[in-house]
Amino acid sequence: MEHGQEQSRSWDQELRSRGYRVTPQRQLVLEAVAALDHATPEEIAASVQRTAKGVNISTIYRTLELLDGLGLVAHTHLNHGAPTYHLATEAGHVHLVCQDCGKIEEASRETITPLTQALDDRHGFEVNVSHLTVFGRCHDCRSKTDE
Amino acid sequence: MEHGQEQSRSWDQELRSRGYRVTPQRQLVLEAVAALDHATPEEIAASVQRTAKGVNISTIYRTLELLDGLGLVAHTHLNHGAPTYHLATEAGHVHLVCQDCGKIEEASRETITPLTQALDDRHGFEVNVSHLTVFGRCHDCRSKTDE
DNA sequence: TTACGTGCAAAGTCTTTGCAACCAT
DNA sequence: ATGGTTGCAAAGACTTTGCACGTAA
Repeated sequence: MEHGQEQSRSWDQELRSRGYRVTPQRQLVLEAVAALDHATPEEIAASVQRTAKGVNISTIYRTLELLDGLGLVAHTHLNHGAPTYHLATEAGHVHLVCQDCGKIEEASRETITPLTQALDDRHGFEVNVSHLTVFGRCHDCRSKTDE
Repeated sequence: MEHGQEQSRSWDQELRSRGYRVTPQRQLVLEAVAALDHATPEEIAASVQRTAKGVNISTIYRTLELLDGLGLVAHTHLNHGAPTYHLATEAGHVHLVCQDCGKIEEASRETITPLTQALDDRHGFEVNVSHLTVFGRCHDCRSKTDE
C-alpha cells in the first residue's frame, strides 16, 4: 500500500505546523494504532516493544492523548477497562458491544445517519461518530435466550 | 409521592425472590441513586454518609454491581472517570456529552428509535438504551467555533 | 441457626505527574 | 542552543478482594 507514505507526510506536517515535534516514539505509536486497530494503551506498548527497544508506557499515554487531541486518532470505551484507540481516518463505523458474550461487531456509518441527523435537527448536537459505542445484546445471544 | 412505597415493595421482592437479602445498606444505596441521578460511586457514598452513619465504599461497589445485574439500576460512562448510576426505570433517555464544554444534555428515547430500529433490522442487535452515551459537540460550542 | 452481607485494610488495575536527561528543530 | 519530549519512579484515581464479624431470614 503506497498509502502509508501519503499519510506519513500528512501527520508529520500536522504535528510540526502546530509546534509539536516528530519523534520516533510518536511514529511508533501511530503505526501501532494503525496496525492493531482497537488497541488499548498496554497493547500498543506491547506491540511497540517487539519493533524497537520500547516506548515507555507513560509516553504511550501522553502520545495517545496528543494524537487524540489533534484528531489523528480516536478512542472509544468498549468495556469497563482501558479504552481502545484507532486511526481517526478509519473511524467511519460504530461499535456494537454485546453485554452477554462480549462480542464486538461494527455497524456502518449509514446505519446511524438517522441518529446523527435527528440529534442535529432536534438538539443542534454534532455527534462524534468515531467515539460512539452501542451496548446491548447481539443476534446470537438473543436467539439463545430464545426471546 | 406515594410512588416511593410501590417501588420499595417491588425491589424488595425482586431481591428476596432471587435469594438476596434486603439490608439497610442496599436500601440506602438505591435511595441515593434515585435521589442523585447520574451519580458516581463516590458521590453515592458521600450522599449516604449524610443520612446514616455511612456505608463502606466497597459495599457501595458491591451493591451497585448487584443492582445493575438485577436490572434495578443502570450505569453509563459520561467521561473518562468513574461511571454514573441511575434508576433503570428512568432510563428512557440518552445522554449527549459535549467534548468541548463537558455539558450533558438528554435526548428523548424517540430521538433514537430510528437507530435502535436500524440496528435491529440490519444486525439483529438489541440496543441497551440506558447504557447509551453519545459524545460530540453541543449547539453552543458549535456556534462559538462559528463553523 | 446459618449463610449471606458488611466493614476494613490491603492489593490491583489503569493513568498521571515531577523532574533530570535528551534530542528534534 | 533551547524548549519540547522522554524515561523513570512515585503518586493518584478508581475498583476489587480476603477475611472475620455481624445480621436478615
